Amino acid sequence: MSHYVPTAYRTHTLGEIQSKGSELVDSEVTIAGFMEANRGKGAICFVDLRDGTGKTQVFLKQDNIGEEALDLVQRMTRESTLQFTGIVSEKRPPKAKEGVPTPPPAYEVVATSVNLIARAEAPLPLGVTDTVHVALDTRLDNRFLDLRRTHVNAMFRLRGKVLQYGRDKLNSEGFIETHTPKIVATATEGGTDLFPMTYFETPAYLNQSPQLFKQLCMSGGLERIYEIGPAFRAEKHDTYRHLNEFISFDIECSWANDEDVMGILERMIHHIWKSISEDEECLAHIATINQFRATQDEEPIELIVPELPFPRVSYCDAIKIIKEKGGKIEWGDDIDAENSDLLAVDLPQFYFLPQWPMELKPFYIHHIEGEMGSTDRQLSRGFDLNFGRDELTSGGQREHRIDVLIENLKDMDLDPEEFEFYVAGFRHGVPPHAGWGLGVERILMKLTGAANVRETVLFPRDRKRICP
RNA sequence: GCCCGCUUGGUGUAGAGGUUAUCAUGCAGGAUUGUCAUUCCUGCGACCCGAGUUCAAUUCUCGGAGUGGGCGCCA
Repeated sequence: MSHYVPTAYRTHTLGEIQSKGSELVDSEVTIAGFMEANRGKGAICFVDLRDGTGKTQVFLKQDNIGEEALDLVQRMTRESTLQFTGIVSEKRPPKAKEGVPTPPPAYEVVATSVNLIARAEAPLPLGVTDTVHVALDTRLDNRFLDLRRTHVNAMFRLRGKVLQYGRDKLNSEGFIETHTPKIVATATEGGTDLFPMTYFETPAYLNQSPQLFKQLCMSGGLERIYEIGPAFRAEKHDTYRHLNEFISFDIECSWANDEDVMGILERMIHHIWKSISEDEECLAHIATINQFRATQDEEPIELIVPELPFPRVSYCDAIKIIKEKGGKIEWGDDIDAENSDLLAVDLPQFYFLPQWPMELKPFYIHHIEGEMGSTDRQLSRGFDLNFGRDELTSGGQREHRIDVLIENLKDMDLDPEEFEFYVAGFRHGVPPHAGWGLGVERILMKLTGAANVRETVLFPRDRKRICP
C-alpha cells in the first residue's frame, strides 16, 4: 500500500476516505476530484466525486453549506473538478432487501464548503461513466477523458505494476538498469524500415532496438543489464498488435546461453503474474476491468499464474505439430498467424519456441555447428516466447565469435564496415552472452485482455496517428 | 502494400428510393427522493464530402476522405 502525503489541494485521497473511513469519522477533511454525477434539486444534493484512487459521495445540505454553494454544485457539469471541505461520516446503509446481507459500511463527506476549480464544458466528447460503447478512435482522440474511465485508468496502473515487478525480479538476480541511445547513425539489424531524421547536419535514425548497444555493454563487462525504453519501427503495418513506437523490455546477460535467459524470462513473468495475484490493488484493478467488461457482454479476464518451467516446443516440433493439424508450412518457413493459431490450440498460454533455423534469424544470433534441423539445415540458438497465437518476445544466445559474426553480416547482405562501431566490440575479448526483448504492450494485452495494443499505450503512435 | 467491411444527433446505434428518421446514452427544464445504476414528465440534438442516375438520393452508382477487421512483417 502506498502512503499518501497531503498536498496543497487535499488532505486525503478518496481511496483513503473509504479504506480508513472508520478512523476518519467525525474529522474534517479536504478532498478534490472530478464530479461524476450530482443528484438532488431541492435543499439537498449528492455528488459522486472521483479521483485517481477511488470514489466518495459528498452530501450537501443547504443548512450546512448555504444556498449559493448548493446552487453552484447543483448546476455544475459532469467531470468538473471540485474541492470540498467537510466531515467524514458513515453513510446511511441502503434499504436492505429481504435476505440480502447488509453491505460493509461506506463513508461519505458531509460538506461544509465547496470550491469550484474548473468547470467542464458540456457535452463531453465521450461519456466517462456512460455504458454506451465508444469507438477506439474516438477514445484516442480524447484520451485524457478516456483515461478517466475507471477501467482504462486501472489498465495503466497495472502497466506500472508490471514494470515494477519485472524490475524487482531482475534487480534481485543481479541486473542493472541501463539506457542506450535512441538516435543512431546506422540500422540496428537491417531489414526493418527506420524513421530517418537529421542530427544537426548528419543523417540519422530513430533506433529500432537497443540490441547492438546491449551487446557492447557485455563487451564492457556490465555482465547483466536491462533496459525499458522506446523502439521505433517505420513499418506500415496496421494490426491489433503493432505500433510504430513501442516500449521494449530488453535484457542482456554475460556467460549465458539461450536456455539461461529463457529461464530468466520465465522466472520474471512468473514473478510478475504471481505478485499481481497477491497484490490487493492489482486485484481491485482487475475487478474494475471485469466490471466494465460485464457491461460490454465480454468474458471476464482471469489471472492464471503460469507454472514453471514454461513449455518448450522447438521449431522443428512446431512445424511437425502444424503439419499434423493440417497447416500448410514447410521447414524454413516463418510461422505465420494462421499457423500460430494451430499451435495455440494446445498451447493457450506462455510457451517457448527455441532453436529456429539460422536462416530466419538476424546476424547476431549464435549457432552451434552440427545442430541441424530435420531438413539438414543449420539451427540457431534463437527463440521466441509466445502467448497463444501472439509473439511476445524474441531472443537468443548472441554470436560472440568475431569471424562468424562478420560472415553472418556478409551472408545477410550487410556491410561489416557499416557496423564497425559494433564489430569493434568483439575484437578485444568478449564474454559469450544471451538476451531478449519483450514487448511491454503485448504482455499487457495478455494481462488486461485488451483486444488492441493501442489500448495499452497512453498515446499510441501508429501509421495514421501522431496526435495527441 | 493486398483483401473485405463500415461512415446517421456529443457518444454508440436502427432503418428505408418519398418516414414527423429508431433506440440507448447525453444535454436543458421540471416533479420526487438521505439518494444507492434513483424514478417519472417535457423538450433539444444527426444522415462524411463531391459527381452521377432519378420526378425525388441520407438510401442506388462512381470517386475521394475517414475508419474498422483480416493478412504480410515483427516485439
